[in-house]
Amino acid sequence: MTLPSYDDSNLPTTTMAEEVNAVNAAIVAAVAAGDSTASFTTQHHLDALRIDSLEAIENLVSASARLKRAAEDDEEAIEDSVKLRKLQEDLNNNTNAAAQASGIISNNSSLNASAHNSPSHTTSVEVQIPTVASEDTNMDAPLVEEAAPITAETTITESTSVVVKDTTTTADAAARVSPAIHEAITSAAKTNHLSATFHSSIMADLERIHQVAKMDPAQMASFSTNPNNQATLEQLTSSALASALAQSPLAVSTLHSNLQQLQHSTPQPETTTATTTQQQQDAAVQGIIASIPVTTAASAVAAEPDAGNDSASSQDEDETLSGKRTSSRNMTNDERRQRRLLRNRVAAKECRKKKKAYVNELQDTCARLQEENARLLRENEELNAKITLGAMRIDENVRLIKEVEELNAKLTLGVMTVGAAAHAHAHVHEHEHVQDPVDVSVAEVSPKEDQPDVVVAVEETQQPQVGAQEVEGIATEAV
DNA sequence: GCGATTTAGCGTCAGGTTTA
DNA sequence: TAAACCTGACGCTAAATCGC
Repeated sequence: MTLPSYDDSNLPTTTMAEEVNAVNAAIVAAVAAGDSTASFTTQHHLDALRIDSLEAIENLVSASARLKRAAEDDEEAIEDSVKLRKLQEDLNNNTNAAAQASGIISNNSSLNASAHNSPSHTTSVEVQIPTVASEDTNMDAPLVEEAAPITAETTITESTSVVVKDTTTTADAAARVSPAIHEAITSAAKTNHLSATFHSSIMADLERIHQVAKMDPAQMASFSTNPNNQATLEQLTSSALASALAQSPLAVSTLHSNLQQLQHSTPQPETTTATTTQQQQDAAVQGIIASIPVTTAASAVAAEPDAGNDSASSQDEDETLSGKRTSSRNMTNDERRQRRLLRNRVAAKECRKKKKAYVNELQDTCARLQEENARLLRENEELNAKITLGAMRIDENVRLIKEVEELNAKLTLGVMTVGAAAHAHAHVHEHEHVQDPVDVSVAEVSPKEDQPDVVVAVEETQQPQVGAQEVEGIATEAV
């Protein structure tokens, strides 16, 4: 049986888009074949989207930066930014589909699929998905490695949407990736129309997860129990999914899977054993806070107001930071003072942060204006040069017109003089009975023949220097 | 290498402004 | 109107830089 397959191990220069398209085509071909088992092996770009290590994060940052540069070069990115934001919101409602599609594309691994025709014009594909069995919280260790395969049911409909049912987790977890979302983001990825705004949100999420990855296991545990941080991870999931979809519609499954593993690798507060784990984590957080100076500890609490909220002291701090005015009525003066100092520390930090951003903005504005000023100065110099050249041409034209008028005046005077001399000469010859009736010199300077030629020559050639010399010579000879 | 200087960040105070 | 907020000013500390 000839199987549709894809293997880019020998194509190091294949781009991500080409790789995605090739894998897409291979999967479609596998589905169309009906009963084939296709092999997909990717070696290059798709793996860059796995967030399972610091290196992978850096790769994703690099890829995102490339998209940012491409977006900055295209004004249409603004429209795509709005569209992608909406799609990002829609993705929040479809993340289960991507989550359950984990492992469809995995680096250095083969994907074996057996497809079957379905009476309802759908094709079911059994997929062996490599997954993560380890609960190790070491962020540097690969998450997808040496894992026991799990079985999932994948249904690919005629509209190319993917429905995945992970039989190892929840049977009702099947969800559908909207074809419109898939198509729109894929289209945006093909044209590299990702805006700087969208890029910024991705970068912010990546920075957060980067910080999480840098934490040690104890801090990681406390971090994951913070509701705010849980929300952060959710936001990361949505935007990172959008980013991944924009770059590689198929690799998003692996990305989301790894992100889930990142969350699941830490104790989950909503499980039955979460109470004990929560207490241990709170103790760890309190230990961390207690190990640092008082002022710094207060600052740390201010930075993460929800950390360690089981203790009474932290409740007070929470109230202190939450702006509850009624809580200060029962306080002593010293407590009020401590509360005020704490709040002022936080306010001062925010103020400095705001001021720094303002200064940076001013610097950017200054640099931009300087550049624009230099450009305008250059443009001004060019325009002044053009104006000067134009003025010079006007002066030259005036001078030429004046010179032509003078020449015409001289010529008129010369013709009149020659005419009078010829008339006198003819009169003398008539009285002295001269044999030759025609004087050659007079005939050569006849005004009927020479005057029009000279004037026309001056006017047509627009060469006043040459014309003036000719006219002056002729006039002199005539005189 | 070492002391002097610069820079960045922080905590605190004070005073004006905003809010409930 | 008290509490909260915002921000300039001051002093302190640690790290970076510079000059010898």
